[in-house]
Amino acid sequence: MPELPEVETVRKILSNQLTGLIFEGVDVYYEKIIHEDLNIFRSTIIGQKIHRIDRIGKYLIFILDQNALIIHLRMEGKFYINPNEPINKHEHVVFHLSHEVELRYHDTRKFGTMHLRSLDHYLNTYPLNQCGQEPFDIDKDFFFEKIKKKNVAIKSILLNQKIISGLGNIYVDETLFDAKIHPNRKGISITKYESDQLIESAKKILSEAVNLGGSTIRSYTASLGVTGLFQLKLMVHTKVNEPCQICGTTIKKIRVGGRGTYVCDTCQK
DNA sequence: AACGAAACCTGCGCGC
DNA sequence: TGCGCGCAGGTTTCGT
Repeated sequence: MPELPEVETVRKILSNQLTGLIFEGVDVYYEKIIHEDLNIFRSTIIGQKIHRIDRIGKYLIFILDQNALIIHLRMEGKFYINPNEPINKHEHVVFHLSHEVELRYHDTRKFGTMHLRSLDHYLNTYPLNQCGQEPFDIDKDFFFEKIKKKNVAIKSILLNQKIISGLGNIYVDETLFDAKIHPNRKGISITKYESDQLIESAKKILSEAVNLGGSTIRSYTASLGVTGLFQLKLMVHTKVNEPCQICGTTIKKIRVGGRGTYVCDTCQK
């Protein structure tokens, strides 16, 4: 999926285009995206206005009159507004909004999710109650207390959204490179200094990526004009067999926790 | 309790 | 050309 910077880019565009509009209809072509009873989902959102669109971690949150519509794009979820094309087989949910606006949810791999919660409870119920703090907000002592007990690769810990939210496979590689820490190091072996450095690096990498509109790699292209520029700044991710820009060592691709991982063995200890 | 692997899906690129 | 395999900005569920 898009990671925090891509979701934030999508959020800004949706917020500009959709704030104030009212849901008038919903067509669902693949029901498993909607984690609610379909009839209740439809009847609940119809008639409600979009007051605001928020983001927590990698979740988009449409704030309506009475409810929060909570959306996760997972690997390949995208939105299109008023496309000039007939519906295609990867478009699974179509929202009809006031002022003739059509919002289409496109998801090749069908992994995305939508939940509907009341405004009273949405932060305290699944899925948002599973979401850890973002690097910008997390308490460094709390983070260190969490990781120092874990006999798991630090990369896997950073990808665990219950512990810290927002990082995905691209930005975690970049964060670990920036912090000069090898992705295979166990949480147990990370010092407090290194733990603090990881948070600082994550904040730096994510905020720079947000400012550049995220990255556009592989399939995540051209939805809502999302063509981020951060891929130009990548130091290790996708750079297999290229020289490290800091030390010249050839960047390797390894596997950590089942995920493709790019690393400079000289810079990252 | 904690950790690794499989599962959920589809499409693309690569090697034979 | 065609087929099989591995892989993909993610997370949950299933075994051990």
